[in-house]
Amino acid sequence: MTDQAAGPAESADQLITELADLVFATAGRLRHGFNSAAAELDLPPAQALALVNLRGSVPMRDLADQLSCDASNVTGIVDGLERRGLVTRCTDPADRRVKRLVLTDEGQRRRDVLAARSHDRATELFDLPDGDRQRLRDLLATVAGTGQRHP
Amino acid sequence: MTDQAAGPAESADQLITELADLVFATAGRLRHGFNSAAAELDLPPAQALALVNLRGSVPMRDLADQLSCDASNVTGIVDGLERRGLVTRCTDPADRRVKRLVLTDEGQRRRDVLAARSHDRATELFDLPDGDRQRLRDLLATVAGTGQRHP
DNA sequence: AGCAGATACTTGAGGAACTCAACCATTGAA
DNA sequence: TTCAATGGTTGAGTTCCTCAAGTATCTGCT
Repeated sequence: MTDQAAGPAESADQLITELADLVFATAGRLRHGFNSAAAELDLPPAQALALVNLRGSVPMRDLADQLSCDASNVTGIVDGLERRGLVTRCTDPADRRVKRLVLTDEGQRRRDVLAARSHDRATELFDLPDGDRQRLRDLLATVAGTGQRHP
Repeated sequence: MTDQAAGPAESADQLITELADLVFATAGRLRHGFNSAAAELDLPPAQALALVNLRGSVPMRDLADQLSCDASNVTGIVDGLERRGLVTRCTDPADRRVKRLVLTDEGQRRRDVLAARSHDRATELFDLPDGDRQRLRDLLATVAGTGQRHP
């Protein structure tokens, strides 16, 4: 047998590294799926990621927070999206400092396709019995600190 | 329908997106831990990642495979590690095309510290009862395709 | 009112990481 | 020997990102 498969005789340390590796591997697959879906739509990864985070009208600052990156970075990414005609900047009349991002029709369409395709790939990936999926969700939720299961 | 918080009445589709988000969030935390551990050792993320993948003497090609990236990319990363005196290139006498990467003493030391610190942060993150940790491992293992659990 | 300080965004410089195409050296086999 | 395949490097080019500085606008305080 391969020495990492089914042995209950593993240290807690080893279990931790295994967990970390698995999370990275899973995230890697997910990202790969997302990126190739993005590539099919001729979108660089970061622009695609920004696109799926847009709904309604979003101030650039908020987008920067969601992507947890510098504001000036968002400027560049949005420049790209605007160049492609997927989004427009509208200055908020209530506070003329902020620019609200609004999807164009094409942007809307592209976002939906992107979301659908990457969702499909994710569905393939999480091919588990339904109970296991919820179980996995619950475990990850506590790890991610996004809140307990039973409120 | 904009609401997505805590209802147990969620569609399978929603469960999938939730899973994807959670995996990304968890991986993000892990990476953040790793990156800041790397920064403390004055290492850029990619170089740090390469470093922890080195043990004994590894051909550059193998490293490229482990990192699943282009060979020329590895050249640049190893250039950085060599500049810092953490690794040396040795031409393999058996096949003079291949260069084997060998850690220097300092490289060894730095790698161990890095591994230890990022492991610590991972341990903090995966703060679960022991049974849950194994359960999580098993679920992720099937998802990551690293082998079925019940043969 | 008016000024000080915060906030939203942009610009520019700079760097890290990555890919691709072209290239050299070496190997292994027809 | 000759030729295709392999390991590695180089150089061009892109994307993504950060930091420092600058502009415009808003808010709080006096």
